[in-house]
Parts: sequence; structure tokens; C-alpha cells
Amino acid sequence: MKRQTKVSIAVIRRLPRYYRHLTELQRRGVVRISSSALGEDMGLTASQIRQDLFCFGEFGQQGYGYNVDSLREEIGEILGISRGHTLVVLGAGNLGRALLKNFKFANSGFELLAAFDVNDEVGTTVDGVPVYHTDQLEEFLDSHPASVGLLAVPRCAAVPMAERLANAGVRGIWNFTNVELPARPDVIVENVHFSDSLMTLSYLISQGVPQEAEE
Amino acid sequence: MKRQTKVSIAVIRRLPRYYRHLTELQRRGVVRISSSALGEDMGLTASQIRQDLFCFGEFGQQGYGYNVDSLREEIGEILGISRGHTLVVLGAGNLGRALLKNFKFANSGFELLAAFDVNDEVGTTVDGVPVYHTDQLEEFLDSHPASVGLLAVPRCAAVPMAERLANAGVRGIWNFTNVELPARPDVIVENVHFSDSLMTLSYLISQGVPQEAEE
DNA sequence: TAGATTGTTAATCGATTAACAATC
DNA sequence: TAGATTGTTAATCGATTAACAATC
Repeated sequence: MKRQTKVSIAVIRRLPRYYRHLTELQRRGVVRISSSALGEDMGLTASQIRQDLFCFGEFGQQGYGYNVDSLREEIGEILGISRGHTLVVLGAGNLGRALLKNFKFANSGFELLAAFDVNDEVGTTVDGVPVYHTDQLEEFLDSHPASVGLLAVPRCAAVPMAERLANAGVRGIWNFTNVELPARPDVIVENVHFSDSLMTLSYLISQGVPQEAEE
Repeated sequence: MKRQTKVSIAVIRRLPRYYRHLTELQRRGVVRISSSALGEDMGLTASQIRQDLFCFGEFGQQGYGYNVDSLREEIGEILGISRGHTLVVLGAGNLGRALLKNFKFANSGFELLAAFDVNDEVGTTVDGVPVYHTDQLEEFLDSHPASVGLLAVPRCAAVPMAERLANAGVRGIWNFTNVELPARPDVIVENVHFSDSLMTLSYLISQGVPQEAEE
């Protein structure tokens, strides 16, 4: 069977949530789960979960449900977690350094290759990750291709740096700047707009607590 | 006129984007804009923009379009930017400190009151913001009510700390931990799940560049 | 006035939910 | 076998797009 004909972005954005919940269930030692139990957990309908998974194949068993380990594995596969993706960090300021130190890139299937900045830390390493000068970006990427560039540079550097990353062949930009990057057909941009998120929260708390609004 | 009967979360999440684009237009000195020009800019249809705004009132003028300044002002009002919201930061580790130092809370209408941690920086100030011990959280919030708590504590502290914030009367939690917080009817949770975002990007670059997938 | 563009209703499209036969 | 639960199609619901009269 399998489908895969044009999976909507709404479905795709639920996949990491499934993955996260299944990881948690696995951690708790749960072996099998039904679509209705998982839906209960996650605030989704059983129907939606089955419909979502139906986009990619058949992962369950009638009368039994889903095996937690193998469903997690399958979803990880769909997300591309074992594709050997690589990543470089642009900007080792407060935010860049915090991500370098805190974020477990490997858990999402990314190998962190290096960080780049214009002063400060250049020449040192942060938790074992070398920090180079931005001037060396193209040279480095030439010999160490990166799937994704994490953009955490100051506002004014955002657009030119995004262009350099794209020209150097990255497939995606993980954008932590508050700048809307110009669209390019050859690069996917995933935005993390803190202020959009906080303003949404501002709206929601300013209203009279309309439950179920989130996610 | 005006509607406001049950605005969908999809519309709400577009409001901060409108606000951001209008701010940029304002910065560039643009005085008026039509729904079609704004749609062009943002990759939305003119129809959708007019439909979105229609949820909240009439902000334009037939034959003219929208005044950039006043539309921005109105959307800011809808988002609750001038409601005098306040915020405390829980966890002054790498990420918490990076946000304390970098993020312009005031631009989203929030006054940053204080940060809390268990060691390290306690007793000091970070860019003028006092860092207290977590033990003093309830006492502090009693005299300085906060609209929102920014949660940037370690995994294991996330759920109990969220509960303390909720019990102390915050209206929203801005959750930067990778933990799914239990739902409560009296608190809105807005999640910033870095790993979900990166995994979505991983999926998208793993496919054959299906343009227009983002946002 | 004529042209432009909104506010607003109607039509279309897509996503979610319901239903149920297949089957473990 | 009987009970449970999936895979999958059909029905419903909601969001986006189209259309156009109102009006600046």
C-alpha cells in the first residue's frame, strides 16, 4: 500500500512530536501502544494518528496496535535521522554558544562539524567543537559539506550570511535570527522566531483563557 | 462590523508575522500598503490577509489600502503588546542567560522582572536583571506578579517548576525545555521545541526539495 | 467621475473525523 | 473463535480562495 503522495506540512510537523512521545514511552518501558492510547496522551484523535501514519506505510498490526520501538524507529527513518546529516553553526555569540553547549544535535541525527564567528572565540573550541573565522567558511564547507547551517548571527549579517551558506551548498538553514530570509528554490529555511512565539503567547493570555488553543 | 467569534490558531499565529512585516515596512518609510502588495511580500494571498484582518475589525480604506503605521499599531493592540505584561526567567544557564542578554522582551511588550536559578549567578545581575535563588520564586511573585514564566531549566526540573509557576499565578509558560508539560486549564503553554524544528528541517531536506513547504 | 481596493459573503479546497471491513 | 485494533475509504468540518458590491 503506502501513499506518500504529497504529505501536508501539518502532518510533517506532527512527526517529531510522535517521535518524542514514543521516545518517552520507550524510556518508560512501554512495549506496545494503540492509536487511541497514543492519541489520549498527545491530545489527538486516534483517527488522525492512523491517518498520519497511513501517509507513509503500515506500521501497526490489527488487534494489537503499534510496537513502540519499531514505530519510533520507522518515524526516525522518515524524519531522516539516520541519514548522516551534518551541521555548522554561524555565530558563536550568546545564543550560538548556548546551543553549541546545550543542544543535543545527535538526538536529531545531526553531526555538529564546526562553528564560525568573527572575533571572540575564534581559534578556540567550545565543548570540543572548533570555532573558525567566518572568512574560512567556504573553504571549510568545501572539504566538509554541511547539510544545514544554523544561523545565529546579528541581524545585519543574517541575509548575506544566509546567501553564503546557500551558495556553499547547504540544503537547509535553521534560522534563529529575527529576519525573514529571501526564499531560494534550492534551500529550505526553517525559522525559529522567538518573538512570534512570545507574541502568540501574549495574545492567548490577553484573551479570556480559551482552552485548547495551543498546538 | 467586527467579528472575533472564535479566531483560529492559524490566524493568530500569522499576526506576529504581519506585525514583523509591518514594522519592517515602517522602518523603510512605507506609508500605505494594499493587501495584495503585502501578500506578495509575505507569500500569502490578498484574500487571506483581508479575511484574517476581518476577524478583528476594519482597518483599511476602500480604494486606498492600509496605513502601515496604524495597521501595525492595531495588530500590536490585538496581540496585547501594550497590556503591560511582565515576565520572569527560570533558569540562568546557557540558554536562559543567552535570552536574558540577547532577546528584546520589550519589543514584544514584556517587562523582564527577574531571573531565578539554583547556583552560579545567584545574587548577581545579568544586564541589569537581578538573579535570585529559585527558593525565593513564590515570595517574589507575590509582590511582583508575572504574566509569563520563561522555562529554561534542566529537563528534570521542568515539570515541578512549571507547576510552581502555575500555582504562583502566571497566566502563561514559555517553555524552552524539551519536555511536554501537563495541561492545566488556567495556564497557556507555548512551546519552543528546538528538536521538533530541526527534525522537521531534517525531513524537508531529506526529500527532493518540494518547494513551498515552509511556513 | 473613474479606478482602486476594501469588507464580506459564497465557493472551493484540504484536513480532520467517522465508519467499517479486513485481520491479527 | 471472539475481541481488539488497524488500514482505508467516505463524510464532515474548517480554512483558504474567489467573487463582487460597497465605497473611498
